[in-house]
Amino acid sequence: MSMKESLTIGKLADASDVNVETVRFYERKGILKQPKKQGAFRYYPEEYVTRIRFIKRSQELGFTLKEAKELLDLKIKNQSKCSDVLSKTEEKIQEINQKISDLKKMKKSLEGLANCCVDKNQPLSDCPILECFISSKE
Amino acid sequence: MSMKESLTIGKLADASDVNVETVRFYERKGILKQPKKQGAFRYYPEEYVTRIRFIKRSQELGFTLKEAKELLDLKIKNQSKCSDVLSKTEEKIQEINQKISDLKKMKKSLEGLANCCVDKNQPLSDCPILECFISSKE
DNA sequence: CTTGACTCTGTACCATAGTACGGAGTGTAT
DNA sequence: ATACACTCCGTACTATGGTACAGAGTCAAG
Repeated sequence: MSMKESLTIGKLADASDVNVETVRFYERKGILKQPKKQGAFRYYPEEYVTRIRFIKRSQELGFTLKEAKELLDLKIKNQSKCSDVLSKTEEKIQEINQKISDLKKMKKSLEGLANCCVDKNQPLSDCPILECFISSKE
Repeated sequence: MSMKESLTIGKLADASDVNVETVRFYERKGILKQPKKQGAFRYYPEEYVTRIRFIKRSQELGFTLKEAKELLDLKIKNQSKCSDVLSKTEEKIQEINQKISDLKKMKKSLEGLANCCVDKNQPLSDCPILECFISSKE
């Protein structure tokens, strides 16, 4: 069978840089929906590679699997009403803004720390990394 | 005893918005160092509140506990040689830059999605959230 | 038409990051 | 000086996000 654009689970896993078991795990958890089977095996459209990479990177950015799924669903459930999607989208944008803002604060602190180091073997007691989230509580 | 600036574990946990058990867990794992005990109880300087909040927020930004500790240590081990700290710091700055960049791509995709929604009940098939990390692989 | 690599389902196991709890000891407010 | 909330330590349990089999079935290349 194997028409072009169709990957077995092993090929998909390789291309997505995850374990085969991870793909099956995501299916069991409903994070990825199981594709139509041709015969006994799963065959995946190429698009699934992008989905899985998206999920992995979302996790690295501090979203849980559940949240990654929500983000994915914003795109995938494209038959759903726009208005249903809109508030979720804007909520996620706010989360992302806060993450970006906090990462920038963290970065600034680290740059301060690095600057302390540029000149001397001086002690670092004045570098304020700990203070970076003090005012970022919502 | 309880001089000002000294918190019991319960007060610390409340102020840091975590569970008492979490504080003890962090100590067992070496994420936080156990403070001097006055008698049988731990007494913490106020500063620990900031530390714990820093750890929690770092996790939400996609760092593991171990990485959060590394970030904390950059500040806390201020008697260590600057040069030891510098390369670690710059490595972390690079990680943060990549996170910020990917979050911005994600945000842009979501904004595209939101814009699709502004006008109509139209289908969302053209919003490119999935594509946002395609070129961000290192 | 067989052989070997791959896939199937199911279950068990793992690491990380906590959370809960029992039973004993401590601190302090009245 | 005693009650009672809080703390101690140790151990066991939980949730999340996977990983690792075992044993059977399947696909397709030669």
